[in-house]
Amino acid sequence: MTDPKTDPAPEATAPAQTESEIVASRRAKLKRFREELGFEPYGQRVDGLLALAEARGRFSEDAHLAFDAASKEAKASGGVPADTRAVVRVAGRVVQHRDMGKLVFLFLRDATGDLQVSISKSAVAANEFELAKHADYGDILVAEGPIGRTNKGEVCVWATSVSLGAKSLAAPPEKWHGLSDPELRYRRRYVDMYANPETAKVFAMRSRIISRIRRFMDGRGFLEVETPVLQPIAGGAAARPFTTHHNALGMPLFMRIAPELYLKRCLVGGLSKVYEINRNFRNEGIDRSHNPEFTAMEVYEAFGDYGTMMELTESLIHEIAVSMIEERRAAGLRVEANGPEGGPVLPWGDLAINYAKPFVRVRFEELFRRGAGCEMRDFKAVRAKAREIGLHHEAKLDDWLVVNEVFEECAEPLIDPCRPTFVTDYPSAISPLTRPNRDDPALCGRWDIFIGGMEVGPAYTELNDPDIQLAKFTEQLKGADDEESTFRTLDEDFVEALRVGMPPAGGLGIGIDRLVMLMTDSSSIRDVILFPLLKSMAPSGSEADGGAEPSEGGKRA
RNA sequence: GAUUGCGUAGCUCAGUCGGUAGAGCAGCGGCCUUUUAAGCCGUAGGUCCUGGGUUCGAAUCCCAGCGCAAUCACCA
Repeated sequence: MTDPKTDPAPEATAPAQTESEIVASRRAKLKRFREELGFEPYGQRVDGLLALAEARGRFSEDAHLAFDAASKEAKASGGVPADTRAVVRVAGRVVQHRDMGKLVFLFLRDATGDLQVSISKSAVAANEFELAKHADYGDILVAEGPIGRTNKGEVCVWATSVSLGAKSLAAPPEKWHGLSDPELRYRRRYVDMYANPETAKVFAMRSRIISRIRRFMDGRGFLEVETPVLQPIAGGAAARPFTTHHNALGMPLFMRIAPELYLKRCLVGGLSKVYEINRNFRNEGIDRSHNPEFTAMEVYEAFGDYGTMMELTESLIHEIAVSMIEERRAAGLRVEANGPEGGPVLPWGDLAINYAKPFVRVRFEELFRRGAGCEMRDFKAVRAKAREIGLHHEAKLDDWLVVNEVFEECAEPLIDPCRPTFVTDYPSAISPLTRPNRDDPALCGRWDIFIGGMEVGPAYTELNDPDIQLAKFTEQLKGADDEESTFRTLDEDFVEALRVGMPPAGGLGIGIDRLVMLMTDSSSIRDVILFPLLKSMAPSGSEADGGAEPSEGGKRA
């Protein structure tokens, strides 16, 4: 359906039966702007532009009133009024257009906001007035003039010149409701971003959150590094990878599911404090908190442990949350600066999440006891509980996997979604990359942080014993089913790196998209990812059964 | 992958019991020098998601498919 618009139509303005009449009339207008009015519809560099919010900031009540008075006097005496109003040059997309005859009001919009431009026939050249009169919703205009006010009090640029930055050929969205169909908003994000200013605000906030994270990490002496996205072995997490292929090398490759094993190699090499803000790719289902590609931050600190990472995470998230007080006020989102215990309260959907320090800490074992009503090491009781809650495949699972399932079912719901919570000291058996505790090897140095019912990230006291690591990898591979074994391979080079010697370390992973969801009150991960993955639209003319699938796929039963 | 809901003009949405396809905005042609979703007069615009079926007759009922959303499953 968008095909006609994306086609690079030749300037011949072909009949284009499929093109809507709105597009056709805009094309005709483009021709007129160019040929009759002398404007180049795809314009030129413009220097000295002010952002619309900045231009609005130049408005002076005193200058406006003085000019107003001087104008009246000048009208009486026939002189020229003194004008001390600031002159601004601005550009933006037309989002409102009101033609009053010899006076045109229009609103321009940029990422900083909207600003009215008023164009009087008497104040601009004839071709410029025609341009303003016939400008379409979506066109990008440049205007210059003193900044003042209208009789109704609207701050505006009283244009002395108008020109065209770009002609929009596409049919615009509804000017009052904007784009509200979620599918259209995701597929045509470039429209969503200008039609719904909240969307652009969320992504501006996302950008600043990530900047702040970098500043925080850099300030603590961490080095940002970049490790491979294309990996011969996809390791570091339990997830299905995307597969790809290098032609010249004739080599199968995987898109990374985690940077972990490479970042640890950095520790081996002597970079003692590293982080990477990384895109990961996981070939799994899609829902409100999962996109096939997502952004995480992984952090490793030599001679730290999971406690080091807990302090870092708590400080980081608290600092970001505090910075959101102003951000959210500016964006018109709900926020409470001083909630209970002094923490900023950032509502997320129905939840009022309080980021006061310290965050809640609870041991896995304790939470398990409260949720399941039995000791997690009493496997008979745990299995009984598993059957009670309807875990049918319980008999096929190892003891600790049953513990994990019962925990997720019975204990995780006890976590207060309105308080960031560290669940600490997970069982070793379900944490293959984590060092078992000295005094209690059944447990290990791992925590997960939960906020708003979402798992935002784990941290570990990293395993650096090559022999134990090799044993754990090997055991994990034994459990792999047919499908898994096609992509799960033992990363021998990583084990070799551990043999060279990796310092003890704390490691951390934080889901950046989820953090941004919480900070910006977004209910879906798709609202914080600019261009989320959607299924391709079927080509409009194609037959439903087709049959001509790509040769490898298409076994559809 | 499963279940449920939705899909009508460029956009936002009505459409009753199965009986000629509707509105607002946007568009086009007019009028208007202070508008705030401007207003007034006139006008044009449809693969009712796609394909089958039932019926004298389908946007409406049935089946299949496609897309989106929510919930669940897998994962972070």
